Amino acid sequence: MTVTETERWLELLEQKGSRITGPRKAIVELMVDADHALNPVDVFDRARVKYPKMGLVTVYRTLEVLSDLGLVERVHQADDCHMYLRAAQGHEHLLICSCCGKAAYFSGDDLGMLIQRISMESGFSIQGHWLQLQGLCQSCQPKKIQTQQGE
Amino acid sequence: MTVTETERWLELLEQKGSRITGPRKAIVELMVDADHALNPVDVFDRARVKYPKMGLVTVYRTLEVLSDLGLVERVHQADDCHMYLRAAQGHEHLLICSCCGKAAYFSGDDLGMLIQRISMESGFSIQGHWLQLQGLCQSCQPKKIQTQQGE
DNA sequence: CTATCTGCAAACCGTTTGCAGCGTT
DNA sequence: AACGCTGCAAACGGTTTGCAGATAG
Repeated sequence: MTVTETERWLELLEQKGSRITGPRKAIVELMVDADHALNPVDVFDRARVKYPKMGLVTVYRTLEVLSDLGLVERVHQADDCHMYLRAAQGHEHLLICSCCGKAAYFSGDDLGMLIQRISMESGFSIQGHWLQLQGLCQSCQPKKIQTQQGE
Repeated sequence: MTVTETERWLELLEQKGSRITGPRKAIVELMVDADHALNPVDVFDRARVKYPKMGLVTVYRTLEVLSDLGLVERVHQADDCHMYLRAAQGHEHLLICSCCGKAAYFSGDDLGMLIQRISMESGFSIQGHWLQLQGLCQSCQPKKIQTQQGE
């Protein structure tokens, strides 16, 4: 599954006329599998394990390419909006741990009626919506109970 | 209503032990009334009309104070997460124009069931949710139809 | 009168750009 | 062989900090 998904990303990259290089392969492999939102430096550190010559600039440039292809997207949190994650597919929404950034997508919201109502009341033409749940993942719950929600 | 709300903000500021100064009054007055998300420079430019000696640094510091008091909050958009707006009250959610930043709060979502389900399925303890609709406000719709969604 | 706030200038730091050399195709 | 990609170093720009003087209470 993961191997196939990596392949798919690399093929898309190729189709778009980009070259498949060592640094890009390393970044794609890690982003395909990431279950936490990662900032550019996180990506840099992880990618360097596989590809020691990696430069931070290449991380920025590769994330931009992947983002243009819709494979990766920026994750927004109250304090940090510079993290990246595999993009949502279709109607998925994000559930993210406010402590460690662990993330999972879910689906099943039904906002159709709400959106229609707000559209009528406001006169806006609605293009999209963002729904995101934030909480504490199972491994962060004990930590946070001990420390009363902060360090 | 607006005058009263301005008073309320200033009183809260005072209660917290802060001083009411010219620059702060100017910023509070403008943020209470703002119907568009504003970045620090926008705030600076608008506040300078009322208070010409205003410095940008004071804008940053005042927005932080207001944000700590929960009176103002950061607005997140795909491209720009550094805009501020009067904070949501209670269960309000944001509707924002992706073209001009015009913003309005609405209420009426019922996410309780969804949140409960996701909570069970994921094991996360859910602390909060973000729901935001993005679209084109009435005055931006004509512009964007002409230009096919962008320049 | 004192503590806080202000504006200026400088420091900071994450991100972007310019460029010469390298690697993919 | 040609063109895109890479890493380095330098530039950039928004935000934060240090500080001396101004000002609210």
